[in-house]
Amino acid sequence: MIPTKKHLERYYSYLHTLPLFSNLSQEALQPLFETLQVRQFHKNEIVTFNSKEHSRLYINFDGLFKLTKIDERGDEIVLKIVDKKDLVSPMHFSPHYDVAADFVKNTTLFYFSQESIAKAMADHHQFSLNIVQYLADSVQSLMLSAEVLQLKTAKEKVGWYLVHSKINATFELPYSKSLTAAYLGMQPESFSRALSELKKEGVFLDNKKIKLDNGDELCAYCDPVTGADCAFFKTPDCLHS
Amino acid sequence: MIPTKKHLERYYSYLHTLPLFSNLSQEALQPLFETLQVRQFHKNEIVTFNSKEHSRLYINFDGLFKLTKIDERGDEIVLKIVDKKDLVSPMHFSPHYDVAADFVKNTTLFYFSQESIAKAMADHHQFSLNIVQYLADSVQSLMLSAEVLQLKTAKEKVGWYLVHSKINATFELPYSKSLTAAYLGMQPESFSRALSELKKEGVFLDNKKIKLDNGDELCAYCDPVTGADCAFFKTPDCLHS
DNA sequence: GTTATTTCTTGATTTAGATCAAGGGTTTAT
DNA sequence: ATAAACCCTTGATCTAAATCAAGAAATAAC
Repeated sequence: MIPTKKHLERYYSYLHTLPLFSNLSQEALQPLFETLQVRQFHKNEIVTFNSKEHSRLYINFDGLFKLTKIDERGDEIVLKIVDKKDLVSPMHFSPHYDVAADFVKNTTLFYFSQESIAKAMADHHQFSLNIVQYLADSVQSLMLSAEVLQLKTAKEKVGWYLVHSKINATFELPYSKSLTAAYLGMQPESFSRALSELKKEGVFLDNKKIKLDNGDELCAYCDPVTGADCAFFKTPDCLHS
Repeated sequence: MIPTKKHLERYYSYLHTLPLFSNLSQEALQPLFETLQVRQFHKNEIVTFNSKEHSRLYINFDGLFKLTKIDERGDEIVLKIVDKKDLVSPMHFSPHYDVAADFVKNTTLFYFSQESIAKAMADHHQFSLNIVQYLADSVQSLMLSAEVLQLKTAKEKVGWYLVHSKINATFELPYSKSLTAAYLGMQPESFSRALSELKKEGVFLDNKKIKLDNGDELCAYCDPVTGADCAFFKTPDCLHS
């Protein structure tokens, strides 16, 4: 799909707000932006991302999908939930690795070819640094997930996810319960039971809005990285201290 | 510890063999190498790697350790087993994230400060590319681990690990059974039971050496990335095809 | 506004792997 | 050579979460 000139203006200013392009001037980015491509995907569509056919860097402009792996039995793990402004870079996968992109909503992705990205990295050291930062964040987020998935009980996983969304966003569970459950490596039934356990502790969902009786009920489920963005962090009220 | 001149020569040629420094000339690397620092760690020592005090890039010159996270209950996950030539880069961690380095053997680590690395990246685009490659490999390896840990049964995990070491190395289980079990997120007892299941399928360990009755018994446990390095891959003998 | 479809909850049952416990091997230390 | 420490195995039991099953609630479709 070739975007119209009018759209392009809007797209460019949108791209400028992303961390991937931070500390780079409009002029520096122009040559890269001119290679921007756009593609739409439908809800429920499943696309295999591999480095052969998808040697690109994708940016989720609008919509929602999950990166998953499915085994022979049909069991699925959700590696990442890709929301607006999030990136996926199959160009960084090795030739034999692939993941499935499973579209939860109708989605519009921007993408740049590997060559465009490589050129921008060569031309602008800051862009290389931004790519490094993006990959480093991915590493850390995967390590945190591994920790949460392997060490925590069902209730702790849900509690953790709620602080996560409470702090990073707007006191709202951003996705459906079953998608969240899948991301946490558990069945929807277990998620539901964990929520009713948490209700006893004063935490409950009022139509996706997270409500707390007291205010600090979720602190016990927090992690230091998430907590660092929290107003309570390192005060006497915070259980981390 | 300040290395002697004689040692340095040996260290430099060792470093040159690492993928991190590939496609870079001796001269290009010299300024970076001159900032090399060396530190020894003892077996059973545990060090917290965080970006505050360890804003460095470590290279395992000799020895063995594991990167772990431990929770309040004392349960541990092994994020990575760091063998000779492997890298760890706490410099890429965010300020509130940390992992424990748990030394399995006496270990000698090389390291470069974040500033040295940053300077080398700025001076040599190829080095930035190598850093990107290292981080991309880390991402992929974490995604593969997530898949193995979440989707596979105990027997499948052990089978997978054996193909992994069979192909990448020398038909030998590289680490102790309990370390391997921990890496696979299971108890030593479960590892032991899984091995005896595999023995029924013609796979067994003869003092760490992997022995196969037929030769293809482990193919069922392989993954495409590992399989890509295998002689059977994509031949009629390979179950992936 | 009613029906249809999907999502969520609650209960009963099953199960894979953890835990507990004890004995056997193997390596390291003295 | 003997002891000590550690690692591994095997068996018995337990448990958290999965699975199975069936309504209830919420969303979407007509």
